[in-house]
Amino acid sequence: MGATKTEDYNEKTLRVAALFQALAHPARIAIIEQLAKSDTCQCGELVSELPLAQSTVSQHLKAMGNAGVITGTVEGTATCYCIDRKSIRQLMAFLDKVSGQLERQDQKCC
Amino acid sequence: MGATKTEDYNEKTLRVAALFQALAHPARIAIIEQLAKSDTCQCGELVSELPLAQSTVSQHLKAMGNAGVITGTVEGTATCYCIDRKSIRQLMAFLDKVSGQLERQDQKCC
DNA sequence: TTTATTTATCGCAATATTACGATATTTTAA
DNA sequence: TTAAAATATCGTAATATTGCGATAAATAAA
Repeated sequence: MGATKTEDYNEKTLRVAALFQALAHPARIAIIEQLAKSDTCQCGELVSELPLAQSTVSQHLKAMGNAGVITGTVEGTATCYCIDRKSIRQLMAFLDKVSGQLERQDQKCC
Repeated sequence: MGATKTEDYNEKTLRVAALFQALAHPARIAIIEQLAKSDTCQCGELVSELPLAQSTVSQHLKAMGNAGVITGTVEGTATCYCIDRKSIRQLMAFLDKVSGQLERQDQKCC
């Protein structure tokens, strides 16, 4: 088949999976690192930092925006992108919960 | 083309992306939630919790294992899976770093 | 208004992912 | 040894993702 089954998972699970998916590519990690590093929002500079064509970068940015990982603001002829902090918090909350549960487990195996 | 370019990213970026990719599916999030919730390692129970065929679940587990997100131990005729805590820590470290950098930014936009 | 600059979108090709059923493999139990 | 139970692997089909060049769209500058 090839299409992910989505109808049998709860909202939160789907949301977390979508966030992970939006970051599941080295170019997107590199984009996040750039956006986090620089004090001002990055626009065209992102393209020059990546080994990809402009259209490909634009595509990645769109996917990340759709998932709510970044936000884009048109600034004249440029578009400025920033990280959406809420999405980072949501991912951290998920991992924190998992981590806490793991600490409370008494190691029966592994 | 379709194949991700990997040769132009540094090791850490590739590693983080691979970890995110290993979790970029609702079934895998559900698997992690199960493994975190239960005190003992889960084996066949995982299949019954998911709306997928046994072979499909096995495939997901293999992918997660290859990325180092879980570890599997053969236990007689069953296989027991646990979360690899190191991978969770690595993801948290990445997000923590991003989060810290964001807090230190003076909001020029967004 | 025309031109340059920047980003987005379209169309396409190549590859990867997702999913399933069938079957192989492994270990335990009879 | 044979049968069962549990997982893994294989083969295959459908869909998604990745990437590029070409081109459209939008704004700024001349």
